[in-house]
Order: sequence, then C-alpha cells, then structure tokens
Amino acid sequence: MEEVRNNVDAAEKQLNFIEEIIENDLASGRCKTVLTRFPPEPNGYLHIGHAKSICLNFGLAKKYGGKTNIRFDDTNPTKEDVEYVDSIKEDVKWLGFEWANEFYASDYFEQLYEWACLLIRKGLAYVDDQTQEEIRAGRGTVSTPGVNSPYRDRSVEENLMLFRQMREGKFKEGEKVLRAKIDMAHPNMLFRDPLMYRINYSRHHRTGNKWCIYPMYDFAHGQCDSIEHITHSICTLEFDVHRPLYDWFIEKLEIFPSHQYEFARLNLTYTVMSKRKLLELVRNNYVMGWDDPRMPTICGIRRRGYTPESIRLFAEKVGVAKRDNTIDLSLLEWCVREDLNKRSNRYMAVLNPVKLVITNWEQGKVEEFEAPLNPAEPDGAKRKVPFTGELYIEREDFMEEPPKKYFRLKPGGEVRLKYSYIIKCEEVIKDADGNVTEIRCTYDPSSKPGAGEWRSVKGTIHWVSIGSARKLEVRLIDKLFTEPYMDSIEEGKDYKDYLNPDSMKIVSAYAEPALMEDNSGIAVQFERVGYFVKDKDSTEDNPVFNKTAALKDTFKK
RNA sequence: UGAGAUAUGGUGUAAUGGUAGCACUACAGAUUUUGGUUCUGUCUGUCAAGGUUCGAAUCCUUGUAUCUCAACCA
Repeated sequence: MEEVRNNVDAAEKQLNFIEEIIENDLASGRCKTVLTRFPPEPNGYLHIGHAKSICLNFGLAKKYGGKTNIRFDDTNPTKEDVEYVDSIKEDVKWLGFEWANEFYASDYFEQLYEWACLLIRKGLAYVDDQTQEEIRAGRGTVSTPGVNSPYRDRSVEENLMLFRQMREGKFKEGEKVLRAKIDMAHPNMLFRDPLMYRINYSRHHRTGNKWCIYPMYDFAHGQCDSIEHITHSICTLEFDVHRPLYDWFIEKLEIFPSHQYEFARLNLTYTVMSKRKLLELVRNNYVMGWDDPRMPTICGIRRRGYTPESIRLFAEKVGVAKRDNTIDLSLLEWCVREDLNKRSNRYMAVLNPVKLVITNWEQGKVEEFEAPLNPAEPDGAKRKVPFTGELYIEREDFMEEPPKKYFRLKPGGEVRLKYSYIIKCEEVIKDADGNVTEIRCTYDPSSKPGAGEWRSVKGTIHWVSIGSARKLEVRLIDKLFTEPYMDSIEEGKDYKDYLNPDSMKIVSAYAEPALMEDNSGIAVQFERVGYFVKDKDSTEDNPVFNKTAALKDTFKK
C-alpha cells in the first residue's frame, strides 16, 4: 500500500517540459494564470494527432487552474468552410473539453489591418508589386542570400495608399502583396521580407466579401494570441522556425507578449496523418468517408467505438517531448481495451459458425441461463441466454487434429459452453469436400451451473442458440496500411501501394438475442472475440457492428 | 553545402553530477466459467570518440545521424 502510493506520487511528479515551463512562469510571476488555445484551421476534419494537441492544451490549463480558448485560424478563405468549423467543435466536445471562448482570427481582421498600417508607418512594411515567381526567385535559397525587391524603398505615404487600395479592391489577385521589411539575407528564410497580406477575392465563410486582403499565418497567429492574452501558445515542431518571427511582430507592435512553445506531433504506425493524404483516401473512395471506422480522424475513431476516455488516456501515455516519434498502434489499442474492459457489457456472438447438435437434449426444450453483463461485477446486471440442443459455435473452436496445447473442442474431448453445460464431442459430420458441417455432442446434465458440484474443464467456448440467434452484419476492421512506417516508405512508391486490402471485411455473424436490447452507448465485448460497436448504418432489420479492437490472442500453436 | 531542432531498449517517455526507472510490445509462469482480465517474472537501452570528475545519460570538445525551413497554406 505504502509502495503503491509512493509510485503514484512519483508518477505525479514527472512533469513534461511544458509543465516545467509553466511552473517556472507561475513561480517567477511571468504570468498569474494560464491561458492556452486550440487553434485549428477549419479546412478539414480533426484526427488523432489533433486529439493529442487538444488534450495537451486543455489539460495543461485545467491542471494549472487556467482556461482554454478555441480559435479558428480562418485566414485563408479558399480552403475553409463552416462544415469544418462545426465538425471541429463537435469533436472537441466529444473528447470532453469545454472552451472558455470561441474566437476566430477573422474577428481581428480590422485590428490586424491597423497593425499592418502601423508597421508601414514605422518603415517596417512595404507593398511589393513583384509577381509570385519574382518574389520566390528573390528570396534566394537556404544557402544563398536573397535580393531586395525593387519596390522595397517606397515611401511610407505611397505604401499606406497602396495598402488601402489593396483593401478597397483596386487590384487583382497576385498583383500586390504587403511584406515586412526585415533582411533579405537573413539565415532564417522566414525573415527574408515575409509576406503579411495577399489579395484574395474568395468569399469568406464568416466575413463574406467584406475583405479581399487576408493576413498570412505569420502576421495573424501571434497577434491573435496576443489579443487574447494567451500565456502559452503551444504548437508543433515545424513552427519552430516561425518563433523568432512570432516574437518579432509582437516586439515591433509592442503588444502583449504571448510565447510560443513547440512539441513533437504525433505519428502512428500503419497510419497516415496528413490532411492531404486523408483527403485522397476519401476522394478515391478507398474508405467510405471522413468518418470511416478505419480512419484516424476523431469522427472515424468515434465510429469505431473508441471512447473519449481511451483517447485521453492515449494522449497521456504518449507523452510530450520535442523529438520526432512514431507511436506503436498497439498502445492505442491497449488504451481502448483498458477502458472498455472495465465498462463494456459482454455478449456472445459467433462470427464464423459451425453447427453443433446435442444428441441427448430433449427435442424442442429451451433452457434459460443468467449471465452477468460484466463479469467484474458478478452481482450486477444480468442478461438471459437461451440454450437449446442446436447451437452455433466458432469454427476455430473445433479442431479435428489439434496441436498439443489446444484447449477447445476436439473429437472425444470435453469443453464447457460458457455459462452452460459441459459437452463432449462424439461425432463429426463432413461434406464431400471434407469440410465439417456439423458436430454432434452429448451434454453432461450434472454440469449445470449452480446445480451441484462445479466441474472444471480446460476449455470454455462461446456459442449461440440457433433458434433465437440474431443475424448481424459485422465489419472486421484492421490496419489501413500494411507498412508500419508510412512516413518513410521507399522512394518511388506511393503510400497507396501499401493500402491493406483486408482493412475491412464484412461477415455475417450470429449473436445472442440480449445484444439487441443493449443500451450502454459504448462498445460491447463479444466474449472471446473482441470489442464491437453498433454502427450508425444499423437498422432494426440489419444490425451492423464495427470491430473496435481485438482481444489479445495468446494462443500459440 | 545556410539556419534551427532532436538523439535513452522494438516503440514511447523519466532520471537536471550520485542505484538508468515507468508504460506499450515480446517472452515465461500463477490465477481464471473468455487462451480475456488480474498478478508475478524475464529479455532488450544512454548516437560515437575524446575530455573534466571520486563519480557523467546529464558538463566540455569534436564528430555522426534524423527532422524542419526556400506556398501569395496553416
């Protein structure tokens, strides 16, 4: 007991590097409270990688008594849509988090415009007439410096006027941009006069046609953080090189000093995480949609039967650090089993049936057994399981020529039918091709549960009574890809060459009738098979179940 | 080849000059009306080479490897 508590204490003391920063900031008085933000661009669906970021941002604020805003980074109208805004909000809520405020970068467009004018007046920004190609060429390369734009030395008045005309719609897209005036030879490419504004006449999902100039990420994100007084702006590693620029704008504008911190984004084996690739999977109909149960999207994972608790557990287990990582899919699977094992109701279902007849069973007799919905609570809720002389059992639970350590049914062998009698295999009937079509057994009446002395046999198998079985459509979900490290696939190969053809198999299955009355709202466990969840495509006549996770199979031949 | 970041078992993540720990995976055993769960145990690690020190994953030096940056994307 003492030891256990010490271990817990030790675990609680382990801070990730951002928690250390926060504790230092709180202790030194750099900030009094913690305010974080989750800042998605509404241009796609959230995935498990975002879930890590959500859990981090909201979790950190919660841990230190602070708050978290949700802010949509909607500075590029050509890619964004309200559809995505809605799905993102739904996903964050589903994960179990509440934001203090819902903001949009577009809420701040007027302020951002003013700040751009301020920078022009300070001689730190100018309107550039160069084409996109000229700007790119002028930027130089990582190892060679760029050259100044011929428009770099326009007067403040001219810049102010041109920028106002940009806003007024006097120019075509691409004709002019606003750039910060920094250093075209700077070793950090981002400092070679980064673009601040570009012209775009697309209709914005919130501001409509009010604006035709939009701030770039670098001229929006830090300032938005600053306006909201975000204390800890947490983002992924690839924004590392942006931090000096983030700080530069805040310094020149003399506004609230938010600080940016970077952590390594999540990668998962057998999975792709880029929005572009996920979109392609959807567009090419390799999957049924964004919420296909094979997708790493939050809505896909939800449809797959993963619980918010399991995702949060996963986020906690993967940790937070700055080194690139690829997490084993087995950790995610462990997390969902860990959660579901405690809470899910049990039912018996046979996915690959073979008929079993009990020859000494009285014709037409039906006996009903009671079984706990969750064996961890033997005194908890029960379900009724009807038993008759004609059953389905799993084809893999019978072997005519079994290996030595096979515990299940074999010719002349005995096995317990879960929650029911012990049976003995007497005869095997096969068709012309040698396939087993029926197994004939006798049952031991004295082995009835609850009646008389308990007799143990080595194997216990699940079953359903044919007369009362419910037919189901079951989707067996497996890895989307065959290759664990999708980020480093061979050159010349497309990631699509590694799609797993068996990622979703649809089979007919039979389940005990009580399954249809389950209203737990989470995935159920099919005993000895795995976790399954009722799909949204399900109807009364055609119940559809998706496989959430397999049970650990420790049987070795 | 410019700048920045990062290197701890198969995968992640701790240890901030003092016993390299934890989790997942794998393997072995015990328990079990699920070959599940639970419990116990085992295997495997400090990028390399020097240096400082009684003592280095940690500090110093020099290398090496990986990632990011040259969108009017975020």
